[in-house]
Amino acid sequence: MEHINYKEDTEALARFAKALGHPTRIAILRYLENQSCCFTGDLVEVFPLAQSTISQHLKELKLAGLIQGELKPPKIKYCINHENWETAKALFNSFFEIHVEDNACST
Amino acid sequence: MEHINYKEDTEALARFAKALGHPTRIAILRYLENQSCCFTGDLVEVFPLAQSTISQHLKELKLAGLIQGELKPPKIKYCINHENWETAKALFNSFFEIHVEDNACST
DNA sequence: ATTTTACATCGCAAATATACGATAAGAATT
DNA sequence: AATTCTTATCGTATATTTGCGATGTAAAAT
Repeated sequence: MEHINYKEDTEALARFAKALGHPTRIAILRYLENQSCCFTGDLVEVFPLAQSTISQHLKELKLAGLIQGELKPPKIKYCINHENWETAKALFNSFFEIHVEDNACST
Repeated sequence: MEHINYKEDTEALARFAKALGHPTRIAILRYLENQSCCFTGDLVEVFPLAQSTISQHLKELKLAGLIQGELKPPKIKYCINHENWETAKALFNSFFEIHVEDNACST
């Protein structure tokens, strides 16, 4: 409830991870990946989920900054937000870079 | 509620991401990182959270396979599970590897 | 045998997430 | 102006998450 103040990097990484923490959202991003970049609401035909549910997942991905929507009336073209994508990538990369010098465990 | 059947990679990535989707858990892992490998329950002194709360976060990290506990009575030594860590790292790496050939958007 | 130490687990409350159908909203078409 | 198409949002139900204090547990120390 209260807010512990973590470093901004930590919070940012957790936010990205949270957005990626649902298989449907991973699948949506992979789909966007395959479509090279763009896409329309045919996600609804690809996934066995209600349109409102898909829309909600897209909203979360957008909120996390991983995708962006561009109005192409009457449709909306969703693309990966490459700037934030790179940010996320870098955060995960450096997070997973662990330098374990041997097994220096204090037994 | 029902289970859409995603590819195992997708589910695995989402599981890891979900476990990383809380700043406290990121911070715990970073702490483990800094301690080279091992650690005891002094997390409770580091974080302004109840012991039961810390224990719960550790449980989730353990469930996700990111850490492991070794009994060193009367304490428990937690370490990063390097095997699964590498698995997660590889999953995130390949996920973020996007090859966008130009901006081949179908406008 | 009792006490202490170090964690885990239980039970609870509040908040958040997930999914759906129904409805709203915006622009284009008729 | 009414209809259609595409997407967002609302309201709701259920499930999961997060946090806490209290209690349980297992081994070590007294």
